[in-house]
Amino acid sequence: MFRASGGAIDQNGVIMESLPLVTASPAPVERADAARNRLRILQAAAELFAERGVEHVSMDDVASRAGVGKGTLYRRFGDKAGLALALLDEQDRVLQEQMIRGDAPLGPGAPPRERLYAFGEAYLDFVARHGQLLSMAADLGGLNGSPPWQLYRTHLVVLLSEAAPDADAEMGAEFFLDVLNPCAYVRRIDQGFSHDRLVRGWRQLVDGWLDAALRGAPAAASTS
Amino acid sequence: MFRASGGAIDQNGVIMESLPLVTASPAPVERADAARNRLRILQAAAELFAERGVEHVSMDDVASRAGVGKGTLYRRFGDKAGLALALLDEQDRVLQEQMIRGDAPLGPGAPPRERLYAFGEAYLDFVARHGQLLSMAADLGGLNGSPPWQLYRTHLVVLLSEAAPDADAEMGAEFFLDVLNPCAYVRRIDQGFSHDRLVRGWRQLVDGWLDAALRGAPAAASTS
DNA sequence: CACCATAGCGGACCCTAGTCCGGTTGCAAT
DNA sequence: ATTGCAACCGGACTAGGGTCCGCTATGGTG
Repeated sequence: MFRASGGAIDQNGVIMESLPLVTASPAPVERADAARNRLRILQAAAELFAERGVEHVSMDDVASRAGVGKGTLYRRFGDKAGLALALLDEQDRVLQEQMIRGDAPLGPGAPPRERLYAFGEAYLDFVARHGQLLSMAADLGGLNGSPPWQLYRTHLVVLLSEAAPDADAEMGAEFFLDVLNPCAYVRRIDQGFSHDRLVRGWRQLVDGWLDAALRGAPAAASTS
Repeated sequence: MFRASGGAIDQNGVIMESLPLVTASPAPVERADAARNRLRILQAAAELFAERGVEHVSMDDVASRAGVGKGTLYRRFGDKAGLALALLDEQDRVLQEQMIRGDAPLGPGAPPRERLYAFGEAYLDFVARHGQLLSMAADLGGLNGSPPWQLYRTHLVVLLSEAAPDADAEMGAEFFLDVLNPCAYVRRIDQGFSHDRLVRGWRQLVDGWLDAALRGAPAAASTS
């Protein structure tokens, strides 16, 4: 289920190895006991979350099932959100890979508008599959600003800039990520919105924003 | 600073009196001691929040400053978010009043698009003034679904339906409220976005969504 | 192989949100 | 005024997230 990530490892075990990594720091090799414990923790957490649902698992539970002290847990993962994000790391990488090097329209090659559609759909699927974990991380304030989140944000900024060079792409990305927020997704599903309806909403949002940007932005941007 | 609300009182002291109120329940008059304590609590909370900032005030602090047990606090306000919302109650009513009966373009009389612009600006101003309280309430999960929030949501649904009868107004309202979320506002301000920039973003979002809805919706709606 | 510096460990501890329940107080009807 | 009852009060208690710091195991070094 979980494999030790092969490359360089940062605090939370996220990303890193995909970058050139020419850092000056002398490759902080992970000690053997640390690695063992990390695996045990991830395993324990995955089991417990699967058994009782994310809501009903405390950090103490995870620590004791992993046979590890609480301090260890927090040393390796920072906080509960960090643990959740670490559990999603693999899946996150898959999505990132598809975005960056995968096939069009999610990957490069398609026009920006198509890639935006595809990104939203892929992300909403991702949220649909991992809603519990993601919305817990978001609730705890650990999602926004996390490395994967920053990558998604950058991706959106790039696509929006391509599609509408004169628009405020950063703000567009912010708004779009608000709308894709896992908590909001879960809330809406509970409220009776269908996944498809949310996807349609996303496409319409993208369409609207892009058209408004293409039409209105040149004038607005020149005045700012 | 705080006045006792004159009319009927619901659990959190929110809204109510603006409705016709033909309820069958025999007007649950508030007991004198209860009213006294409620005022003392609100006063104490307002003082403490002003002194140290919302983040650094615990419910125990509020209770002890108010000279009241913790149980009383929770009985009257439900939870910390409820307390925050109660503190904003007056301000909330003002905004609601302006939306419903105030001058155009925020109030009735202006075309829906203008009212949407105005609503966003008014709400963002509101958030700018009460960001701490609001984002705490939002963090705690007590904002979405609260009576004021529902009213704002309904307002948006109505305006969106008027402006684009065939579009998915409910979803639009959901998305728009995500974007106006106080936590997001505060985060962006901290990140260097100016208030004006956010307002411009809002207008562009509204423009885009409405145009996309007017253009694309009739076809899309007939197929759904 | 013996030693040492240090990353890593673990569980006692703190803080705060939220619950519970026995005692108290206000209100209305007699 | 008295009494019954319900709402109300308050503070002890629980639970869970997160911190701290003395101890230990690890892996490099002489």
